[in-house]
Amino acid sequence: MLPELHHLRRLILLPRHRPAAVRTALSALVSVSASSGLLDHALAHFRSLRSQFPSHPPSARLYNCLLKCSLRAHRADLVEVLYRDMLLAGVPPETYTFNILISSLCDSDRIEEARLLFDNMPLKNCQPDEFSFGILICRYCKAGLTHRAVELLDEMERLGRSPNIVIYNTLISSFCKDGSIGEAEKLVERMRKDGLFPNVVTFNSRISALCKAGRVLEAYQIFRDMQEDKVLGLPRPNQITFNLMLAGFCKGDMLEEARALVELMKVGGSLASLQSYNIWLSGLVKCGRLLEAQQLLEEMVQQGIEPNSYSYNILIDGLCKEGMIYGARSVMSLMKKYGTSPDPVTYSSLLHWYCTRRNISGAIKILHEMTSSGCFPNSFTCNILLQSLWKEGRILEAEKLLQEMNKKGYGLDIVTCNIVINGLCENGKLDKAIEIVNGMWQHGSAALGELGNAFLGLVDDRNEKKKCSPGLITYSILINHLCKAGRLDEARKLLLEMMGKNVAPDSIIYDIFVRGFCNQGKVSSAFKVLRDMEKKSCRPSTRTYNLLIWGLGKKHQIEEILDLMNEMQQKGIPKDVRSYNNLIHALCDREMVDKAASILEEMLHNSILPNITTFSMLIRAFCKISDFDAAQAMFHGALTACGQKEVLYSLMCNEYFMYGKISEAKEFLQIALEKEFSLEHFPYKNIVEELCKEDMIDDGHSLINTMIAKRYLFDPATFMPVIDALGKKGNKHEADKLSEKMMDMAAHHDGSMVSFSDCLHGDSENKRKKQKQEVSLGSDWHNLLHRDDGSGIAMKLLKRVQKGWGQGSIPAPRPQNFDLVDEWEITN
DNA sequence: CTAGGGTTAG
Repeated sequence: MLPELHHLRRLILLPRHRPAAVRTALSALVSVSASSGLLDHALAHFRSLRSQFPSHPPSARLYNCLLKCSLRAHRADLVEVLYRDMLLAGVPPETYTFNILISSLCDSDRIEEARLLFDNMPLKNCQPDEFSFGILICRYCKAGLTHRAVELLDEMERLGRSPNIVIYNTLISSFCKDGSIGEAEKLVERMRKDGLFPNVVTFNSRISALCKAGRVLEAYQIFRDMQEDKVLGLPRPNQITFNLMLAGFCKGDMLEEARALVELMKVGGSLASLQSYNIWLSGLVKCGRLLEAQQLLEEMVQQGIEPNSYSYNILIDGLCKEGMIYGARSVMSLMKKYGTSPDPVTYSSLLHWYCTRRNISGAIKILHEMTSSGCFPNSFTCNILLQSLWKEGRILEAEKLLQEMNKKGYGLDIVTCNIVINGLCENGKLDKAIEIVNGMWQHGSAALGELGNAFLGLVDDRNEKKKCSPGLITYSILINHLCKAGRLDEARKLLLEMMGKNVAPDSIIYDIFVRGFCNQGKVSSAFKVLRDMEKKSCRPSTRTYNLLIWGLGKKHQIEEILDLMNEMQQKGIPKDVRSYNNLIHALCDREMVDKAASILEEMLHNSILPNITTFSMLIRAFCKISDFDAAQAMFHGALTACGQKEVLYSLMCNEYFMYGKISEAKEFLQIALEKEFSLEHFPYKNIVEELCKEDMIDDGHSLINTMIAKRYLFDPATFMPVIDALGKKGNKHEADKLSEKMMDMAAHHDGSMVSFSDCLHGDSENKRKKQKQEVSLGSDWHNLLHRDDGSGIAMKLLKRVQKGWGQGSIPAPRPQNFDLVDEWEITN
């Protein structure tokens, strides 16, 4: 009934009541409303109080209550007004009052003013207390000014005041958060000397830091020690400890450990909070268990734990990332049905799906949907759009969006800067990008103003926190593009520069150099980078080694590749499908096809499933040496392992066509037509032409008829050889009929290879298909599950198929470019 | 009454 309470004011103010009673009643209304967060009501009552009883100042307690409420509502303006009123009314502020003021100033990024206030607190009634110190130390930490927080701690000790455990924990967790585990440990020592014992919060900070650094097993060790309470009297793990450990296992892809922990939590009754469920939900999603995640969501509802927007968003984002937009949509409907409104996170996830697919109209639709449901783009949303616009080369619109973001006061943070810098690099403005990054050290995001927009007004030196400085990703972008442009010396200079600025390189940045050197054929330099990584204790990854294998392959150094792969084995660096693909590529390049095929066996032995690239290379290699039986066997193996993929059929079709095997090529084309694949990558035109040349006009003719019957829209030139041949044979009637169809086709043909039905039937057929998918989440999820189930079976079948491969090879060169190197997009 | 540890999107 609280919101209704304010109607009482009129009754209270009736003249027949005693003034003292009215004052008491009004004060009560103010305090009740304020502590319930009803700021507007509280203020209205407060105004009545002040105007009715101007000579009776309210208590400091009442002011405090209002101040706290204003602070909660992030109304720094009100905080200031109320404080002035307090002074005006002659009410002396208390320490608590100052503490609220300090918090409020920090909230509006006025940390220096907060410090000033702290330093000038009247020593009489309100000396700074442990909260004053604690609040300021906390805010310094949050602003990234840890050194100033520590200075304040030192000052406390100088003043002979002993810091409490919360203050120590604040600092310890802050050090843990930026990875300074050593500093954190020093503080634990210091707090022990002060007679304070680390409590569960201290331990949680440590576990959190270890998990974040990928040292999950060490974290688990501590967790286990905490569970055995007899030992050193360590604090017992609480719900947060369990959550941290669970998140750690999930982050480290230790799904089974996570699952065991969840069971433990269930038994012990710790799997009770929404947050715990959300962590487990995101863990399942991260490990690709989307079906299980869906089941968990249902379980939550059954257990009476209402999923919140986090829960739904975790699932929706996961589905989008897996490409399952219909599944995501369906969860969004579920979300609405259960009374949770989609928020900017929900829409941003969907938007991202459309943007990565370069589906601009879809993206715009989402934006409309978003705004019409009262949700507005935030800086995440804008960054997604910004990146998309740069990718599309719509630079002017990107700049406009940037201006708009600036106007709306969205923080142009380091992510925004990185998007713009990457955009510039990809649009041939590498030097401009370098210039901007240099400027960023001075002006932060305002350096983007050098794009031509007047952003220099953004310079704000008061906030050390807000100034965004170039980081690891920023340098990775520049170095990557410098290497791609062959400017390795400059790249190396930038590496030194970043290390000088205390930005530590990671293995990805070293990989960029490895790739750069390999690209230039300087494999020995690339190896120097590898050894340098080892020296700098920056563990080379599978990717690093894959790049080196690729580099060696380019130089036909097969022996060296084999040595390197042995080294991987010894150093415990797992080989993946790309490692083997690079080796197979090198072998095929050296015309060692049988050896290449035998690598397949080794892969299977090591439980590494070959992918389409693996099979494609081998198929091409076998075709090249005219071992078409082996190529066929490979093809069937590929279908088993990878599924009925269009690329596999088009590859066979193209290969057979290239080697003059027209009727085989035709058969593959026919299968493609039956399966209603896109014909985009099939040489259908050449096949028809060739069939006519070889006096198989009927075959060509029937192919065309099938294509028409299946409502394909294809290159009208395909008709010509058939029409010509029919004409020559005197079949004028058929020739005319085809000419007519050709004209019809030409009228619709725009160079793209879409199915005819898409055009003629206004998408209705497609829509029906899509709706079918949309009805059940099931179909998408089923596919995903099927993929998991499928791989094992595929492996077994493959093992059967592979027998009989690899015999006989005739050397032949193989000029083909495959995408053998890992993608080089710099992403987080 | 006010400061510390855990979940979602770029």
